[in-house]
Amino acid sequence: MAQTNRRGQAVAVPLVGAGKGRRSQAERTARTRRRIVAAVFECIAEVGLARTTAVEISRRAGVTWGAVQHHFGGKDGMLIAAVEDSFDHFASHFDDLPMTGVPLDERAHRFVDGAWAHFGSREYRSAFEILLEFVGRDDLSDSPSWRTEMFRSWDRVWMELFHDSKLRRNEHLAIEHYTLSVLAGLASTRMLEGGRAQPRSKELGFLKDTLVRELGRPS
Amino acid sequence: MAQTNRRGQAVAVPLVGAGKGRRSQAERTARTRRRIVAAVFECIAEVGLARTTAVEISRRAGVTWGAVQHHFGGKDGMLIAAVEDSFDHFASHFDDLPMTGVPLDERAHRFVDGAWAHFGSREYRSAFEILLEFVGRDDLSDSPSWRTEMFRSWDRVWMELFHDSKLRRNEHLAIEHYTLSVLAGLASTRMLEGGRAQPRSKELGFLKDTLVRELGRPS
DNA sequence: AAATTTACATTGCGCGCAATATGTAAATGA
DNA sequence: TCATTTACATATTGCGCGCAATGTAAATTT
Repeated sequence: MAQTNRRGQAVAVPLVGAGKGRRSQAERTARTRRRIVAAVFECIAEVGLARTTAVEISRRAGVTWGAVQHHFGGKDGMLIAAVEDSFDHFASHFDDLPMTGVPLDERAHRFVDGAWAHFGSREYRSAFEILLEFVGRDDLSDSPSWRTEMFRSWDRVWMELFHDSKLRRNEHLAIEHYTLSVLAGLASTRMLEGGRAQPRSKELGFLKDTLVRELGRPS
Repeated sequence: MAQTNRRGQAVAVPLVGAGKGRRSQAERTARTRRRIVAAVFECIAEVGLARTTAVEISRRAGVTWGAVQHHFGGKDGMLIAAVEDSFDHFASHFDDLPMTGVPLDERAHRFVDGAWAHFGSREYRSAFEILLEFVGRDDLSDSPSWRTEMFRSWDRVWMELFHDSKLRRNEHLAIEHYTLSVLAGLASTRMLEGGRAQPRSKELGFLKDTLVRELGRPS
């Protein structure tokens, strides 16, 4: 009845298609939760977190606010669920890519492209805005912090690809953090462009160059 | 009575110190406006834009909301003033640096360091959050867009330093945009770290390498 | 020195927001 | 099949927010 996500937490799972007839509780739950989370991503990407209000979510998800309360407890719970979902969204870009035996520069290329597919998405944009608002909150447990969790989810993929690096620990961490920061930066300038977003292929090229050079360094 | 800022707009100017006695109107105006804008930066950096409320600003600035209304018309006007002030804040890091006759790599180093002094600041953090909220607004004129203005203020400094580049126009623009995006990215990951922010010297080093290499390219 | 304008402080108001409480039909379990 | 739980919808409330209106003591102008 329940599967686990990438972090071992229980998540609801849809049992069958989206037919109109009789539905199981698990189906209904999974479907509505997905619709709500999708509405969060859509809404934040379009109008920002500040205007992501209860009625707006209800409209876009096609449910009432009562449904959100039932499944997530309230607005905060809903946003947290969206953040966690965005973590899975990132990892999903690397699920089907076999990376064993692939040369370093090719791995670097694939990582940057795959990661950009995430950082350029509504999912990351939403997670970023949500986490940014959460850091300024004094209520709310946040232990360990969500940004730690986010970095973990990045680091899992990263390590799977580049664990064979000869760099010293802190240098390895620096280039990793640099790479992720660059992607986050390209995403952040993109956010400010509103609708018409420019392509980023040249910039991603610069990043790939640095990545290949630094990872291939003999320390 | 009035000077102009870097963009040719009239701004109030303090006439004399912050003594307690008799004050001119221009003094009072300049002082209060500065206090309010400073409160905006402080508040957003500490608790985020969402919790940057009228009463919070009043508290931190030591004035009432009526003062804000008088000087900026309302909340939006206040935030816009803060954004414009942040543009000047960026340029101020390069005012006293003579760059004529300085070799390219040294100029690159100075630009990255000076720019990071801005991107890592509360001022940029605040401007970013404000602009991010403004892109999702349908009211509000925004012509030409504030992000265009922001890029202009960056570009002015950039061009002053690197106008002698041999790169083609679009390649030059790409490396410029990359540089600014990296700085914005380092800033954005820093925002999520809350209080305890890590140093970024290694990452800035990677950026400097790329910058020197690409600008020195014979096209 | 009188008139006017400026630079605020004070008060009150309306609105949108999220939470609470409650109702109900469908699904599940005994 | 009947009791119970689940998955929502609906109605109501309270609260914090920014704004508008007004008051007032300074500073400036005449």
